[in-house]
Order: sequence, then C-alpha cells, then structure tokens
Amino acid sequence: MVYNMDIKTDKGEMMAVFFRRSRDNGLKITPQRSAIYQELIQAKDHPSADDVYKRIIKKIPNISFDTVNRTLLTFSKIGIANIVEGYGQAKRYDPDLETHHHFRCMKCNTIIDFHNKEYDNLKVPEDMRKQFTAMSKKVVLEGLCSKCKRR
Amino acid sequence: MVYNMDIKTDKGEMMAVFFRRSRDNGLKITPQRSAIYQELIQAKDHPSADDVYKRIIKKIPNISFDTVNRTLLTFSKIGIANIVEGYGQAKRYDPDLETHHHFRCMKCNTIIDFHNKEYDNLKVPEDMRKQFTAMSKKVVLEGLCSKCKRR
DNA sequence: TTGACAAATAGGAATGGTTCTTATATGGTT
DNA sequence: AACCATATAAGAACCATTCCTATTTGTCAA
Repeated sequence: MVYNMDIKTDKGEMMAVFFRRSRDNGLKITPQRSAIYQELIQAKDHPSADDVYKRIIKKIPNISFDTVNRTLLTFSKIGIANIVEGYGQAKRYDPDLETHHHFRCMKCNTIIDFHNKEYDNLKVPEDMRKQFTAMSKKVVLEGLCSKCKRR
Repeated sequence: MVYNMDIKTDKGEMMAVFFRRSRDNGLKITPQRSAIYQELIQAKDHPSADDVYKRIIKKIPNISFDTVNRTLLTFSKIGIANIVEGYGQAKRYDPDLETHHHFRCMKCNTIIDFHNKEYDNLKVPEDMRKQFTAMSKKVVLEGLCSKCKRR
C-alpha cells in the first residue's frame, strides 16, 4: 500500500513550479540547479549563497560556489525565489530618525522615503509582541520607479 | 538686521543632537566626525559609506575611507543614524513567494517570517501609486529576538 | 539514438566593499 | 601645559561577489 501516492506535498508543488518555470524560460534542468532549488526550499533561514553552498557541497562535492551563486540569482530573475533585505549592496545610512517608509526600485535599487499616517499607526501583532521587542516598524514597497518604468 | 537669528533650522537641531549624543556617549568631537555628520544630514539619497567618503574628500582631502566607514557605524550605534535595507550582509534568498512579513533582529540579523492578514491588506497610497509600480509590499519590524533579549 | 550546438559548469582570478592592524596624532581633562 | 585615552591615516587583509575561460552537458532535431 502506498499511502502517499496522491498526496501533493507543498515541496512537490514547488518542484513542479521549478520545472515549469525553468522550461518556460529556456533554462536547462541540470542536477546542480535541481539540487540548489531543493536545498533552498528545505531551508528555513533565508540562507545566503554561501550558506546554500556549504550545505549542498555535502551532496555534490565538486559543485562550485559560482554555480550556486549564479543559480540563485537566476532563480530570483525567473521569479521562483526572492532576495530579502540585504540587497548585497554597501550599507546605506539614513539620518532621518522619524518613522517613515520606503519604496525600493528593484532595478536601480534607489530607496525613496515617504510618509503615511495609516502606515505609522500599524500595530505590532499580539503574537509577535509576546516573543519579540520591536523597536521600529516600517512598510517596504518594492517595484519600479518612474525612471526604470519608462525603459 | 538678522532675520534668521531665532530660526532653528532642522539641521541646526540635528547638529545639536549630534553634539549632545556624542558627549553622552563619551565620544570626542573631531572635525572629521562633525564633517561626516554634516554631510550625512545634507544627503538625500541614503548614501553608502563610499558615497559619503567621495563627497567629504572634497572638503577634507586627506580623510581616510576607514574613518568615514567607522564613524558611520558609530553613528548608528549611538542612534543618530539608521542603517537602511541592505544590512551589509550577503544576499539572502527566500523561496516563499506568498505575501508575508519580516521581523529582523538588530543584533543577530536573523530574519523571522510571519503572516498577518491586516498587513496583507494594506493599500498602496494613492500618491505612491501615481509615480511607482509597486509589485510587492511588506511590513518590516526591527528589534530584538527572544534570544538576544535575554543577554 | 546519435550528433551538434547553445547553455551551463568548475576553477581560479579579479573586483569591490568592509574590517583589521599599527604607528601617529589629537580632543578633553587635570 | 602635559597627559592619556581615544581617534585617525594608511595600507593590508578579508569576505562576498563577479568575471573569465576551457570543458562538459542538456536539449533538440535529424
């Protein structure tokens, strides 16, 4: 008896998305790419390229760091992974200590400040407040700025 | 007649905060530090350490990059500047494409995902929608995680 | 199934940003 | 005015990322 036969796990679905999106974008399905994607969906800690490399080298001992790094960037380009805070740029500083919010252009990485009362008044959810001490909150919008939209 | 005599500009106030906070934290007021802070409050683009260095070298030609970098880090430690998105870490990846939100620990840099309906339903403000195309929005809370709180 | 070709990979070199080290200089205090 | 802890300049070291090139490998069409 094969109980699991028809159960589509989340991860199974994610792998299916991976195959489809790769094909749709004319990308070859290589063992390295598959392994990197698998490693990523197993991870629960928003790993860096180096983190993924360190884990995957146990399974594919001669994989190169460059492949891991390049592949993760490819994943974000075809929309099967997102890059989270820490955009791999130099640290950027802001002397404005008032609560404000950010729009970030995904193309040119410009960060634009904006103010918004509704956003300022957001409450930290109860369950988060129990575990953590939140000292600041801000809304981050990401998309295309007017310059990059034109192109 | 000195019209401006009593007008405290924002920047004047900011400089006052700079002096006070520096003293309170036992930091010396050096020409370099003052100049770096002035440069920062004039900037409107969330500059990187290198950006600030390139600007300030015109005024203090023999200042070193290291001083600029170290000083900006000091500013964020004593709370007169914030570091914005791009925490100077490696890029970090997330295979979860659903809308979710982030809590970031300011000490250990851990990013914790959480879900929240109210946050999901936030509207992009009208004036932002006119200028930009927002493709994602998320709330970022920053503070201390349970581990770092204990210490 | 095989052959051809475009795409992907490994490995190492190069780059760019950040941090460390150390000798010298200086702000703040006595 | 003199002292000392702190800050600075300069360059080396470090780390993450990207580039380069020769080799390998999916994929597709015959």
